[in-house]
Amino acid sequence: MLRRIIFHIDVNSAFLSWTAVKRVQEGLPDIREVPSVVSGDPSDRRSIITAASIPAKKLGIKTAEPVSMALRKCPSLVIVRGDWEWYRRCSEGFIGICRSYSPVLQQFSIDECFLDMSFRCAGEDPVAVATRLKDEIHSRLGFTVNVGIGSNKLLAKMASDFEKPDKVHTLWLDEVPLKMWPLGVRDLLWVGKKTEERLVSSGIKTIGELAHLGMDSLTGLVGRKFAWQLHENANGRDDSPVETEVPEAKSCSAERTFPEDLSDPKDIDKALFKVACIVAHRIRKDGFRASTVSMFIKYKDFTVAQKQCRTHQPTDVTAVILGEARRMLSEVWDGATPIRQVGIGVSKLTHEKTEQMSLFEDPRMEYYREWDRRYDEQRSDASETTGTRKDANPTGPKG
DNA sequence: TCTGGGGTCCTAGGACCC
DNA sequence: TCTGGGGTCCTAGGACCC
Repeated sequence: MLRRIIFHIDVNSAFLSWTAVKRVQEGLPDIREVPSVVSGDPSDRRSIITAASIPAKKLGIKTAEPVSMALRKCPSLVIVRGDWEWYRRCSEGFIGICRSYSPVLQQFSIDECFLDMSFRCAGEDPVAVATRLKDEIHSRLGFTVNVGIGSNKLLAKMASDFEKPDKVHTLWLDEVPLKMWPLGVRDLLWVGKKTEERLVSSGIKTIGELAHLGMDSLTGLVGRKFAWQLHENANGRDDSPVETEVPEAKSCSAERTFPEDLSDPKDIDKALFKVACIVAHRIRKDGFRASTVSMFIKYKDFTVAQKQCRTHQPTDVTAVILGEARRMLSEVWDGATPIRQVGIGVSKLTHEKTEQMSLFEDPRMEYYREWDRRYDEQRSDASETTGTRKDANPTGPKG
């Protein structure tokens, strides 16, 4: 019986490190050594921090906080824009090196992966192998990673989150009481803000306390299914395999947040049109058709109104998706309340090619399909270096 | 201080069928 | 005439991840 050995490799402040590597290559100062962040458009008052350097984090600057807020904490903060095409290339290089250590690799996001090292590490010290992997990535690609080692994915992932950067940590099952139980519940995977609030208000502050909580009490707090998972994970148990297959996308969406809240229906419709084009283009590119369309708007106070509907048949036609979205918008919006964000999503995706040509099909459909063909041509001409929103998504299909 | 963009999974309630 | 219970599909909403 092979001892199960899983690595979790996590790029330290990925987008910031990757930007730094590029700038160093161009002879610019290393932004990893000063308070710096990667963000969206810095002139947009609504953009947020995508990644922060360690000196920035020491000043209290956190990922996902507004740039304006970070600037108040550090007026001399260096702000750089993301370069998604470059990130994609860095990710490929990083994944490639990891794969050379074991073919049983699961890419978890653009900057994280799991490796099943049970076979590769048999008879060898896992820490030595992990250190070699980490150093090889650093010397060949110029950025650092953390490697977490454990007997399952959960423990490996928890371990890679220990002290950073450029470190290897183990978290074997027998180390759980010492290394994991003293941590706050929020540090456990799947415990977010809401679950933390619920647990802490019941006196459960640490992962150890969670591990020893009776299932009945936990079920009362978070529901049966989630309670079971939390209980297992708090005790260091996780039997999920390292999935080498890239799962098919189940949904696709695009949204746009306005620099200022908008209330003119013409402006809203313009944005709706743009996001419909993006979503429809993406599913066509991947050969999908969608049977469900959803539309959502977000108001100033962040409340969301959304609607979804089934289409008559699976579709990838922009005009059909837009038509459904427009109809649903008119059902949820009064046409006057200012809107912060609009978005469109599609789901129930299939690769079905056989589209039934209804006798009653809208005669304009052929025109719409031609329009889409031209749109797709243009998008592919525009080359991916401009960075589509898909590239901006670290967890999107195919990373 | 004022909050992006893109995903996954789960739950609850209603409609409908047998 | 009045009644049960189970299964499935759909929509809405919430929580989590990076």
